[in-house]
Amino acid sequence: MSRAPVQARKKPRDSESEGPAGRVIEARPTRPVRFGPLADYVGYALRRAQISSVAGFLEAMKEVDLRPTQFAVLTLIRENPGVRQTEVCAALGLQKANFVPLLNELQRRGLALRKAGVPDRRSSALHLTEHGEAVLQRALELHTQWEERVAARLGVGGRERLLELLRKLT
Amino acid sequence: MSRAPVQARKKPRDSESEGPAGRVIEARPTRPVRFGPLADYVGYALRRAQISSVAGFLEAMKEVDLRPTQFAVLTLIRENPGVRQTEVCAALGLQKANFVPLLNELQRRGLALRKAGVPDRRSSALHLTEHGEAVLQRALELHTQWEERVAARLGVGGRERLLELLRKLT
DNA sequence: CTCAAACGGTTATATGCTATAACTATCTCG
DNA sequence: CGAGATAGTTATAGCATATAACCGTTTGAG
Repeated sequence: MSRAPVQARKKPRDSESEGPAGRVIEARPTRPVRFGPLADYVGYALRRAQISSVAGFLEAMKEVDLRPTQFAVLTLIRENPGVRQTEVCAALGLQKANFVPLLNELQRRGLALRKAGVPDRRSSALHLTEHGEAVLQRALELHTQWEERVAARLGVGGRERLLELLRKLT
Repeated sequence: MSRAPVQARKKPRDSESEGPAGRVIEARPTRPVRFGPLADYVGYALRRAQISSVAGFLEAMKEVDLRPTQFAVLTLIRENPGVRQTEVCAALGLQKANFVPLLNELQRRGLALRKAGVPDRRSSALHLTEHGEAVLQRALELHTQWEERVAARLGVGGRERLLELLRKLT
Protein backbone atom coordinates (compact mmCIF):
# COMPACT_ATOMS: atom_id res chain seq x y z
CA MET A 1 0.00 0.00 0.00
CA SER A 2 2.99 2.28 -0.45
CA ARG A 3 1.56 5.46 -1.78
CA ALA A 4 4.09 7.85 -3.19
CA PRO A 5 3.58 11.45 -2.09
CA VAL A 6 2.64 12.40 -5.56
CA GLN A 7 2.53 16.13 -5.38
CA ALA A 8 3.53 17.64 -2.07
CA ARG A 9 2.12 21.08 -1.44
CA LYS A 10 4.32 22.71 1.11
CA LYS A 11 5.57 21.13 4.28
CA PRO A 12 4.06 18.92 6.93
CA ARG A 13 3.20 20.52 10.24
CA ASP A 14 0.68 18.09 11.64
CA SER A 15 2.29 15.08 13.19
CA GLU A 16 -0.83 13.37 14.55
CA SER A 17 0.84 10.69 16.59
CA GLU A 18 4.19 11.97 17.75
CA GLY A 19 5.23 15.08 19.55
CA PRO A 20 8.30 17.13 18.71
CA ALA A 21 10.58 14.94 20.80
CA GLY A 22 9.02 11.70 19.63
CA ARG A 23 6.69 11.79 22.60
CA VAL A 24 3.50 9.92 21.86
CA ILE A 25 0.46 12.15 22.00
CA GLU A 26 -2.50 10.53 23.74
CA ALA A 27 -5.42 11.65 21.60
CA ARG A 28 -7.21 13.79 24.16
CA PRO A 29 -9.68 11.56 26.06
CA THR A 30 -12.72 12.65 24.09
CA ARG A 31 -15.99 11.96 25.81
CA PRO A 32 -17.07 8.47 24.80
CA VAL A 33 -19.51 8.41 21.92
CA ARG A 34 -22.68 6.40 22.37
CA PHE A 35 -23.40 4.03 19.51
CA GLY A 36 -27.06 3.54 20.25
CA PRO A 37 -28.80 0.81 18.25
CA LEU A 38 -25.89 0.73 15.79
CA ALA A 39 -24.05 -1.58 18.15
CA ASP A 40 -26.56 -4.37 17.58
CA TYR A 41 -26.99 -4.27 13.83
CA VAL A 42 -25.78 -7.21 11.81
CA GLY A 43 -24.99 -4.96 8.87
CA TYR A 44 -22.79 -2.69 10.89
CA ALA A 45 -21.03 -5.58 12.62
CA LEU A 46 -20.42 -7.14 9.21
CA ARG A 47 -18.95 -3.93 7.92
CA ARG A 48 -16.53 -3.55 10.79
CA ALA A 49 -15.56 -7.20 10.70
CA GLN A 50 -14.94 -7.06 6.99
CA ILE A 51 -12.76 -3.97 7.24
CA SER A 52 -10.62 -5.60 9.87
CA SER A 53 -10.60 -8.82 7.87
CA VAL A 54 -9.25 -7.10 4.78
CA ALA A 55 -6.61 -5.38 6.90
CA GLY A 56 -5.61 -8.73 8.35
CA PHE A 57 -5.52 -10.29 4.90
CA LEU A 58 -3.26 -7.60 3.50
CA GLU A 59 -0.99 -7.87 6.52
CA ALA A 60 -0.80 -11.64 6.19
CA MET A 61 -0.17 -11.48 2.46
CA LYS A 62 2.41 -8.72 2.49
CA GLU A 63 5.12 -11.15 1.48
CA VAL A 64 3.36 -12.13 -1.73
CA ASP A 65 1.70 -8.74 -2.25
CA LEU A 66 -1.71 -9.99 -3.32
CA ARG A 67 -5.02 -8.22 -2.84
CA PRO A 68 -8.08 -10.25 -1.93
CA THR A 69 -9.47 -10.26 -5.45
CA GLN A 70 -6.14 -11.16 -7.01
CA PHE A 71 -5.80 -14.02 -4.57
CA ALA A 72 -9.29 -15.24 -5.35
CA VAL A 73 -8.68 -15.06 -9.09
CA LEU A 74 -5.41 -16.95 -8.89
CA THR A 75 -7.02 -19.61 -6.72
CA LEU A 76 -9.87 -20.01 -9.16
CA ILE A 77 -7.54 -20.28 -12.12
CA ARG A 78 -5.49 -22.90 -10.35
CA GLU A 79 -8.61 -24.90 -9.53
CA ASN A 80 -9.92 -24.55 -13.08
CA PRO A 81 -7.03 -24.43 -15.52
CA GLY A 82 -8.14 -23.05 -18.83
CA VAL A 83 -11.20 -21.20 -17.55
CA ARG A 84 -12.47 -18.29 -19.52
CA GLN A 85 -12.50 -14.78 -18.13
CA THR A 86 -16.26 -14.65 -18.16
CA GLU A 87 -16.48 -17.75 -16.01
CA VAL A 88 -14.14 -16.36 -13.39
CA CYS A 89 -16.09 -13.12 -13.38
CA ALA A 90 -19.40 -14.87 -12.93
CA ALA A 91 -18.05 -17.03 -10.13
CA LEU A 92 -16.51 -14.15 -8.20
CA GLY A 93 -19.15 -11.58 -9.00
CA LEU A 94 -16.81 -9.33 -10.92
CA GLN A 95 -17.59 -7.14 -13.87
CA LYS A 96 -15.90 -8.46 -17.01
CA ALA A 97 -14.77 -4.92 -17.79
CA ASN A 98 -12.99 -4.65 -14.45
CA PHE A 99 -11.43 -8.04 -14.87
CA VAL A 100 -9.29 -6.90 -17.78
CA PRO A 101 -6.87 -4.61 -15.92
CA LEU A 102 -6.86 -7.04 -13.00
CA LEU A 103 -5.70 -9.88 -15.19
CA ASN A 104 -3.32 -7.60 -17.06
CA GLU A 105 -1.59 -6.92 -13.77
CA LEU A 106 -1.34 -10.61 -12.90
CA GLN A 107 0.05 -11.23 -16.35
CA ARG A 108 2.49 -8.34 -16.06
CA ARG A 109 3.75 -9.86 -12.84
CA GLY A 110 4.19 -13.17 -14.57
CA LEU A 111 1.67 -14.99 -12.40
CA ALA A 112 -1.02 -15.86 -14.94
CA LEU A 113 -1.47 -15.80 -18.67
CA ARG A 114 -4.06 -15.89 -21.39
CA LYS A 115 -3.68 -18.74 -23.84
CA ALA A 116 -5.38 -17.75 -27.05
CA GLY A 117 -6.79 -19.85 -29.81
CA VAL A 118 -8.58 -22.53 -27.85
CA PRO A 119 -11.34 -23.58 -30.14
CA ASP A 120 -13.38 -20.43 -29.68
CA ARG A 121 -11.08 -17.73 -30.96
CA ARG A 122 -12.94 -15.05 -29.07
CA SER A 123 -11.99 -16.39 -25.70
CA SER A 124 -8.71 -17.07 -24.02
CA ALA A 125 -7.93 -19.87 -21.63
CA LEU A 126 -6.50 -18.73 -18.32
CA HIS A 127 -3.58 -20.52 -16.73
CA LEU A 128 -1.09 -19.94 -13.96
CA THR A 129 2.55 -19.70 -14.89
CA GLU A 130 5.02 -21.80 -12.96
CA HIS A 131 5.91 -18.71 -11.04
CA GLY A 132 2.24 -18.08 -10.44
CA GLU A 133 1.83 -21.60 -9.06
CA ALA A 134 4.74 -21.04 -6.71
CA VAL A 135 3.53 -17.64 -5.51
CA LEU A 136 0.01 -18.92 -5.01
CA GLN A 137 1.36 -21.91 -3.14
CA ARG A 138 3.15 -19.59 -0.73
CA ALA A 139 0.07 -17.36 -0.55
CA LEU A 140 -2.08 -20.32 0.41
CA GLU A 141 0.35 -21.20 3.19
CA LEU A 142 0.28 -17.65 4.51
CA HIS A 143 -3.46 -17.58 4.19
CA THR A 144 -3.83 -20.80 6.11
CA GLN A 145 -1.70 -19.44 8.93
CA TRP A 146 -3.85 -16.33 9.06
CA GLU A 147 -7.03 -18.38 8.96
CA GLU A 148 -5.74 -20.31 11.94
CA ARG A 149 -5.20 -17.12 13.89
CA VAL A 150 -8.72 -16.04 12.97
CA ALA A 151 -10.11 -19.38 14.06
CA ALA A 152 -8.33 -19.05 17.37
CA ARG A 153 -10.06 -15.74 18.05
CA LEU A 154 -13.41 -17.30 17.22
CA GLY A 155 -13.07 -20.06 19.79
CA VAL A 156 -13.84 -23.75 19.49
CA GLY A 157 -16.14 -24.40 16.58
CA GLY A 158 -16.57 -20.68 16.12
CA ARG A 159 -15.13 -20.57 12.63
CA GLU A 160 -17.47 -23.27 11.38
CA ARG A 161 -20.49 -21.65 12.99
CA LEU A 162 -19.52 -18.29 11.52
CA LEU A 163 -19.13 -19.74 8.02
CA GLU A 164 -22.50 -21.40 8.28
CA LEU A 165 -24.20 -18.19 9.42
CA LEU A 166 -22.51 -16.04 6.82
CA ARG A 167 -23.58 -18.37 4.03
CA LYS A 168 -27.18 -17.90 5.08
CA LEU A 169 -26.81 -14.24 4.31
CA THR A 170 -25.60 -14.68 0.75
CA MET B 1 -28.45 5.01 -7.54
CA SER B 2 -29.79 6.52 -10.73
CA ARG B 3 -26.75 6.94 -12.88
CA ALA B 4 -27.30 9.21 -15.85
CA PRO B 5 -25.85 7.90 -19.11
CA VAL B 6 -23.36 10.71 -19.12
CA GLN B 7 -21.88 10.36 -22.52
CA ALA B 8 -23.42 7.72 -24.69
CA ARG B 9 -21.14 6.44 -27.38
CA LYS B 10 -23.37 4.93 -29.98
CA LYS B 11 -26.14 2.49 -29.41
CA PRO B 12 -26.65 -0.53 -27.18
CA ARG B 13 -26.47 -3.86 -28.84
CA ASP B 14 -25.69 -6.18 -25.95
CA SER B 15 -28.75 -7.24 -24.04
CA GLU B 16 -27.21 -9.73 -21.64
CA SER B 17 -30.39 -11.08 -20.11
CA GLU B 18 -33.11 -10.90 -22.68
CA GLY B 19 -33.40 -12.18 -26.19
CA PRO B 20 -34.92 -10.29 -29.09
CA ALA B 21 -38.46 -11.32 -28.23
CA GLY B 22 -38.04 -10.83 -24.52
CA ARG B 23 -37.09 -14.46 -24.22
CA VAL B 24 -34.84 -14.97 -21.23
CA ILE B 25 -31.43 -16.23 -22.25
CA GLU B 26 -30.10 -18.92 -19.99
CA ALA B 27 -26.49 -17.90 -19.73
CA ARG B 28 -25.03 -20.82 -21.61
CA PRO B 29 -24.60 -23.64 -19.06
CA THR B 30 -20.97 -22.87 -18.46
CA ARG B 31 -19.11 -25.70 -16.85
CA PRO B 32 -19.35 -25.17 -13.12
CA VAL B 33 -16.33 -23.42 -11.67
CA ARG B 34 -14.65 -25.10 -8.74
CA PHE B 35 -13.98 -22.75 -5.86
CA GLY B 36 -11.36 -24.87 -4.19
CA PRO B 37 -10.32 -23.75 -0.72
CA LEU B 38 -11.92 -20.34 -1.31
CA ALA B 39 -15.25 -21.80 -0.28
CA ASP B 40 -14.08 -22.30 3.30
CA TYR B 41 -12.32 -19.02 3.99
CA VAL B 42 -13.80 -16.71 6.57
CA GLY B 43 -12.49 -13.67 4.71
CA TYR B 44 -14.17 -14.66 1.49
CA ALA B 45 -17.44 -15.55 3.21
CA LEU B 46 -17.35 -12.21 4.98
CA ARG B 47 -16.83 -10.41 1.73
CA ARG B 48 -19.76 -12.07 0.02
CA ALA B 49 -22.01 -11.62 3.03
CA GLN B 50 -21.14 -7.97 3.30
CA ILE B 51 -21.82 -7.31 -0.37
CA SER B 52 -25.24 -8.86 -0.10
CA SER B 53 -25.81 -7.05 3.20
CA VAL B 54 -25.14 -3.67 1.65
CA ALA B 55 -27.45 -4.52 -1.22
CA GLY B 56 -30.15 -5.48 1.25
CA PHE B 57 -29.58 -2.31 3.23
CA LEU B 58 -29.91 -0.08 0.18
CA GLU B 59 -33.03 -1.92 -0.88
CA ALA B 60 -34.56 -1.58 2.57
CA MET B 61 -33.68 2.10 2.83
CA LYS B 62 -34.79 3.12 -0.65
CA GLU B 63 -37.65 5.14 0.79
CA VAL B 64 -35.37 7.36 2.89
CA ASP B 65 -32.45 7.21 0.46
CA LEU B 66 -29.66 6.78 2.99
CA ARG B 67 -26.36 5.03 2.45
CA PRO B 68 -24.90 2.92 5.25
CA THR B 69 -22.45 5.59 6.34
CA GLN B 70 -25.03 8.35 6.24
CA PHE B 71 -27.34 6.23 8.34
CA ALA B 72 -24.60 5.53 10.85
CA VAL B 73 -23.66 9.19 11.09
CA LEU B 74 -27.24 10.31 11.63
CA THR B 75 -27.71 7.66 14.29
CA LEU B 76 -24.57 8.74 16.09
CA ILE B 77 -25.55 12.39 16.00
CA ARG B 78 -28.95 11.55 17.39
CA GLU B 79 -27.40 9.54 20.20
CA ASN B 80 -24.87 12.26 20.94
CA PRO B 81 -26.34 15.66 20.20
CA GLY B 82 -23.62 18.25 19.88
CA VAL B 83 -20.80 15.85 19.05
CA ARG B 84 -17.86 17.16 17.16
CA GLN B 85 -17.00 15.93 13.70
CA THR B 86 -13.77 14.44 14.90
CA GLU B 87 -15.57 12.35 17.48
CA VAL B 88 -17.97 10.92 14.94
CA CYS B 89 -15.07 10.15 12.64
CA ALA B 90 -13.13 8.38 15.35
CA ALA B 91 -16.15 6.34 16.40
CA LEU B 92 -17.04 5.23 12.88
CA GLY B 93 -13.51 4.92 11.59
CA LEU B 94 -13.89 7.63 8.99
CA GLN B 95 -11.28 10.05 7.76
CA LYS B 96 -12.07 13.58 8.90
CA ALA B 97 -11.35 14.81 5.38
CA ASN B 98 -13.96 12.48 3.94
CA PHE B 99 -16.45 13.44 6.57
CA VAL B 100 -16.76 16.97 5.24
CA PRO B 101 -18.59 16.28 1.98
CA LEU B 102 -20.61 13.59 3.72
CA LEU B 103 -21.91 16.03 6.29
CA ASN B 104 -22.34 18.73 3.65
CA GLU B 105 -24.73 16.43 1.87
CA LEU B 106 -26.70 15.69 5.04
CA GLN B 107 -26.86 19.42 5.68
CA ARG B 108 -27.90 20.15 2.12
CA ARG B 109 -30.75 17.70 2.53
CA GLY B 110 -31.78 19.44 5.71
CA LEU B 111 -31.14 16.42 7.92
CA ALA B 112 -28.30 17.65 10.10
CA LEU B 113 -26.51 20.89 10.81
CA ARG B 114 -23.35 22.32 12.30
CA LYS B 115 -23.85 24.69 15.19
CA ALA B 116 -20.82 26.94 15.43
CA GLY B 117 -19.38 28.87 18.31
CA VAL B 118 -19.70 26.34 21.11
CA PRO B 119 -16.90 27.18 23.49
CA ASP B 120 -14.13 25.98 21.22
CA ARG B 121 -14.56 28.15 18.16
CA ARG B 122 -12.67 25.71 15.99
CA SER B 123 -15.27 23.02 16.31
CA SER B 124 -18.92 22.84 15.45
CA ALA B 125 -21.55 20.92 17.37
CA LEU B 126 -23.53 18.49 15.26
CA HIS B 127 -27.27 18.19 15.60
CA LEU B 128 -30.17 16.68 13.72
CA THR B 129 -32.80 18.99 12.35
CA GLU B 130 -36.42 18.21 13.09
CA HIS B 131 -36.66 16.83 9.60
CA GLY B 132 -33.55 14.81 10.24
CA GLU B 133 -35.08 13.35 13.38
CA ALA B 134 -38.18 12.38 11.43
CA VAL B 135 -36.28 10.83 8.54
CA LEU B 136 -33.99 8.93 10.87
CA GLN B 137 -36.99 7.72 12.82
CA ARG B 138 -38.46 6.28 9.65
CA ALA B 139 -35.07 4.90 8.66
CA LEU B 140 -34.78 3.12 11.98
CA GLU B 141 -38.19 1.54 11.46
CA LEU B 142 -37.23 0.35 7.99
CA HIS B 143 -33.92 -0.88 9.31
CA THR B 144 -35.60 -2.81 12.08
CA GLN B 145 -37.87 -4.52 9.57
CA TRP B 146 -34.90 -5.46 7.48
CA GLU B 147 -32.99 -6.68 10.51
CA GLU B 148 -35.95 -8.90 11.32
CA ARG B 149 -35.85 -10.44 7.87
CA VAL B 150 -32.13 -11.02 8.27
CA ALA B 151 -32.69 -12.59 11.67
CA ALA B 152 -35.27 -14.90 10.15
CA ARG B 153 -32.73 -16.19 7.63
CA LEU B 154 -30.25 -16.81 10.42
CA GLY B 155 -32.57 -19.05 12.39
CA VAL B 156 -33.29 -19.11 16.10
CA GLY B 157 -30.53 -17.39 18.02
CA GLY B 158 -28.52 -17.10 14.83
CA ARG B 159 -28.42 -13.33 14.80
CA GLU B 160 -27.06 -13.14 18.32
CA ARG B 161 -24.47 -15.83 17.65
CA LEU B 162 -23.40 -14.05 14.49
CA LEU B 163 -23.04 -10.70 16.25
CA GLU B 164 -20.96 -12.32 18.95
CA LEU B 165 -18.68 -14.00 16.45
CA LEU B 166 -18.29 -10.92 14.29
CA ARG B 167 -17.31 -8.81 17.28
CA LYS B 168 -14.49 -11.21 18.00
CA LEU B 169 -13.04 -10.33 14.61
CA THR B 170 -12.94 -6.59 15.18
C1' DC C 1 2.44 36.29 28.68
C1' DT C 2 3.96 34.50 24.76
C1' DC C 3 4.54 31.59 21.04
C1' DA C 4 5.32 27.03 19.19
C1' DA C 5 2.88 23.02 18.81
C1' DA C 6 -1.37 20.73 18.65
C1' DC C 7 -6.22 20.50 17.26
C1' DG C 8 -10.79 20.95 14.52
C1' DG C 9 -12.18 21.54 10.21
C1' DT C 10 -11.38 22.13 5.28
C1' DT C 11 -9.51 21.64 0.49
C1' DA C 12 -7.16 19.25 -2.95
C1' DT C 13 -5.78 15.21 -4.72
C1' DA C 14 -4.70 10.17 -5.61
C1' DT C 15 -6.07 5.43 -5.80
C1' DG C 16 -9.03 1.31 -5.67
C1' DC C 17 -13.28 -0.84 -6.64
C1' DT C 18 -17.45 -1.02 -9.01
C1' DA C 19 -20.74 -0.07 -12.76
C1' DT C 20 -22.38 0.97 -17.62
C1' DA C 21 -22.16 1.81 -22.44
C1' DA C 22 -20.33 0.89 -26.50
C1' DC C 23 -16.85 -1.25 -29.61
C1' DT C 24 -14.42 -5.31 -32.15
C1' DA C 25 -13.95 -9.83 -33.45
C1' DT C 26 -15.95 -14.08 -33.48
C1' DC C 27 -19.37 -17.59 -33.31
C1' DT C 28 -24.11 -19.79 -33.92
C1' DC C 29 -28.18 -21.00 -35.84
C1' DG C 30 -32.56 -20.43 -38.39
C1' DC D 1 -25.83 -16.26 -45.43
C1' DG D 2 -26.87 -12.90 -41.99
C1' DA D 3 -29.00 -11.35 -37.62
C1' DG D 4 -28.18 -11.71 -33.16
C1' DA D 5 -25.53 -13.42 -29.35
C1' DT D 6 -20.93 -13.96 -27.00
C1' DA D 7 -15.83 -13.00 -25.30
C1' DG D 8 -12.99 -9.65 -24.52
C1' DT D 9 -11.83 -4.84 -24.58
C1' DT D 10 -11.88 0.36 -24.00
C1' DA D 11 -13.55 4.41 -22.03
C1' DT D 12 -15.72 6.55 -18.57
C1' DA D 13 -18.31 7.69 -14.30
C1' DG D 14 -19.14 7.01 -9.39
C1' DC D 15 -18.27 6.21 -4.58
C1' DA D 16 -15.16 5.09 -0.83
C1' DT D 17 -10.94 5.76 1.15
C1' DA D 18 -6.26 7.76 2.09
C1' DT D 19 -2.75 11.54 2.62
C1' DA D 20 -0.78 16.09 2.55
C1' DA D 21 -1.24 20.59 3.29
C1' DC D 22 -3.69 24.60 4.80
C1' DC D 23 -6.34 28.00 8.07
C1' DG D 24 -8.03 29.59 12.27
C1' DT D 25 -8.14 28.59 17.12
C1' DT D 26 -6.61 26.82 21.43
C1' DT D 27 -3.24 25.33 24.84
C1' DG D 28 0.64 24.81 27.73
C1' DA D 29 5.61 25.09 28.85
C1' DG D 30 8.97 28.36 29.75
